[in-house]
Amino acid sequence: MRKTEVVLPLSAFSDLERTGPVPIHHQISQRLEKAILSGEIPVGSRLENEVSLGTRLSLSRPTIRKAIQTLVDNGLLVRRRGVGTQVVHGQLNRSMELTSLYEDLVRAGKKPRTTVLSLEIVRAEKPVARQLSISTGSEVLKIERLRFSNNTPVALMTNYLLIQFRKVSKKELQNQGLYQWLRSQGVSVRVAQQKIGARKATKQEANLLEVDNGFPLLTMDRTAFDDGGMAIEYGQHCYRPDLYSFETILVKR
Amino acid sequence: MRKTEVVLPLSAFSDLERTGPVPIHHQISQRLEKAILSGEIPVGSRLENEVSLGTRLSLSRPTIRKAIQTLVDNGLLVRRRGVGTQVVHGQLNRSMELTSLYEDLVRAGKKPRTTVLSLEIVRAEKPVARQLSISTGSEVLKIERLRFSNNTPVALMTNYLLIQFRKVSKKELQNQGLYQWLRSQGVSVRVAQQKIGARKATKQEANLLEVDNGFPLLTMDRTAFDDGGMAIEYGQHCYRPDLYSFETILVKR
DNA sequence: GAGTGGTCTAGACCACGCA
DNA sequence: GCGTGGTCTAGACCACTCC
Repeated sequence: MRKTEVVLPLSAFSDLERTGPVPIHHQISQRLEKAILSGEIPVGSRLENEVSLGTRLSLSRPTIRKAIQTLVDNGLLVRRRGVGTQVVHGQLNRSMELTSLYEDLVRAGKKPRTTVLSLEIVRAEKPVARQLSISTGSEVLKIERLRFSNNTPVALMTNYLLIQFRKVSKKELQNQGLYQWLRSQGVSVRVAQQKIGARKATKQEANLLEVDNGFPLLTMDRTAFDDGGMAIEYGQHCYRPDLYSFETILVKR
Repeated sequence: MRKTEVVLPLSAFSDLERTGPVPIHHQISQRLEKAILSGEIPVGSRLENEVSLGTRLSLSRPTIRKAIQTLVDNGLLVRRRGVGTQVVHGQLNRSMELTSLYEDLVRAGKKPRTTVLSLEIVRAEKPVARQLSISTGSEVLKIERLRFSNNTPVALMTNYLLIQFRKVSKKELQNQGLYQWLRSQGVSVRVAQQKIGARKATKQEANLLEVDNGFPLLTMDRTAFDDGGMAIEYGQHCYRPDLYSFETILVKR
């Protein structure tokens, strides 16, 4: 039995801006995503083929292709040569992307709150120095924060920043995520390397996170690089596994 | 100070097959990746621009672009408009991709060994049924395996497969990864959804993994979907965090 | 054989960063 | 102003799947 093909009405694309600053392929993929998430193109159904959609919208095939490819990369669609494009998921989960916990919580409708435990300039120990590609003993900014979601502690975060960012204040760190602040300083993080593991909570960690001593913690270490490939920040985070986990959609290339 | 531009000699691309089954963009990106991993194009240096490389190789710009884009997606390169393309990493880490632990271990030069603890047909409990999109109480194949790396237990894996895969044997599961076997059956997993967390080991888990009772475990639950978007397999895995962790490179789109 | 996505060409104009 | 990547066009041929 052949899967049903769903052809979106042209009205779904009525307000495309062909000369604006937003790329057309992005506008297309947004509209397709909306139609998938809303169920207008149900899970399991086939999408109109590239050429036909391009003709209907008076757009070239590569433009349509790029729009569809974005959704394939996000795990919503699967394409098969000779068969067509099908919807495989009706909902998205983006939490493994390059975002911060703060933004994750806001998106999930939670009320994040941050307490800055300490903010000081220290000399980098060997592991920190290696992650940031600086000499051992160089000055770095060390930040310790405790993050709450709806007044329950979720994560304990230790971050090391290059000394050039020493001007950050406790207040700024309490009202936004670290990456948000970096962006406001004109630094855009494009690539990061991260490692997810688990270990027992130390006594101090257990106290701060309000769990028993020896409770298992989910850990994430991350080194962030800026546009120029320079290491900007190294963070060691621990999360309460009963309150937080990492979810992702994996797509085979 | 302007970053150094490294222009690869044409000899690096001498053996391109323009008519073979391997896409040209893939051949190009492989050769660029090799040059980066070997240090021929060092971290921090700039890559030759797209147009120039295309002219030198007598290839169109979109082809070159696609080759470079692959490496950007893998976190090796960063592109900036008006500036150029730079190398940000000299080594790759792919372990968060859609591969199995078995293949990970083989790639890392370890000697994986698998013991099949049980292989039986059971009726799906509610959570399993929901993950596989089948009715509660339907028959599914339940597999419990213990995986060793160099004779040390690393992971305890429980997997549920659709009943149509009941013909798998213990022997087959001992000599290859589950995904490898599925592929040999003509099933290609294209999309998966996974969740990484942590919890305490139960007494039984602790015994099998040779750790203390209550030891923290790293957990990963994964649902895999085939080409057609059908749920094929649901797995609940736990790993010894002292022996295994998940490493990834994240790239901002 | 018909229809689909995968690849490739040979151009074009634009936005942006830098000198 | 110049060089870079970002986008877009209008075609073409091929490989694969299904009927």
